[in-house]
Amino acid sequence: MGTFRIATFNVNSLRSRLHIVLPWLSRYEPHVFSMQETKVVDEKFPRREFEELGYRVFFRGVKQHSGVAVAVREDPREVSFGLSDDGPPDEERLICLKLPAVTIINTYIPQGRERDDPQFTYKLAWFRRFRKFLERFFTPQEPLIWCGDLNVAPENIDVHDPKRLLGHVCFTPEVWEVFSYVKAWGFYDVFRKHHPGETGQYTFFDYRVPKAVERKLGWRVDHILATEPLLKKSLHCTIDMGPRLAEKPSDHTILYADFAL
DNA sequence: ATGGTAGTAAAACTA
Repeated sequence: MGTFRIATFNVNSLRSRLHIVLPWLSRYEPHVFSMQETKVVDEKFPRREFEELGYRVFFRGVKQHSGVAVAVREDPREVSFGLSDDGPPDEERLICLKLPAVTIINTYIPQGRERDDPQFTYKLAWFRRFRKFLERFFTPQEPLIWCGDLNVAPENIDVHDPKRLLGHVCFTPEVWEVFSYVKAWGFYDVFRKHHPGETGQYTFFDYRVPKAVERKLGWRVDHILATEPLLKKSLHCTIDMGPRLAEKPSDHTILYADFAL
């Protein structure tokens, strides 16, 4: 099918970010566009705007927070939401699209608040539940992409100040451990394949930090991971800073990758 | 050591 482009973007309210999302789709023409923190209930989702650009769009949202969506240029064979186990379904945190050539899993992983907060325990459990989800429904030999805001910066080079940030809920050994446990099922970091050891590459810059972008005070917490058969076919993986520098920016950037499929 | 900003939505809560 040629080049297959997939992008992921934590929009921090989709309706407030359409001025970034829609022109980006027109310019970059990704096959798949994954969104997190849409912050919109399904009845108010801006479906028409995506359809006018030639995308079908699938989404699940709740009031105020979270919410995931995927826009795609072809009809999926199947769409599902949530972790499908005995725990809270969290349909507004996981959307899975089976396309003819590849399956896309887009997640907004719980942030965790503080390490002594029950939400942090929930976050760690979420990763373990996600590995069970993988074991139950997929194999590492099939073409699978896991992308989204994973709320983990995996290595020292993925944050601007590893000493000071050590112990943050997105940068602490307990989270590295469960993230490694999920990756060990069969996922590889597509960005790191193309940028080994490269520093200063971030996808998130906190609004609350003054001049965070120009001072390079970022985190790499948004990811595109792929199973081995797809990793081999990846052509590049790139962070587009545009969305973080735009008028009314999101606090996240857009991460995108191309695959030769 | 705290607070800084932005979003939703109408006072806090989330990140």
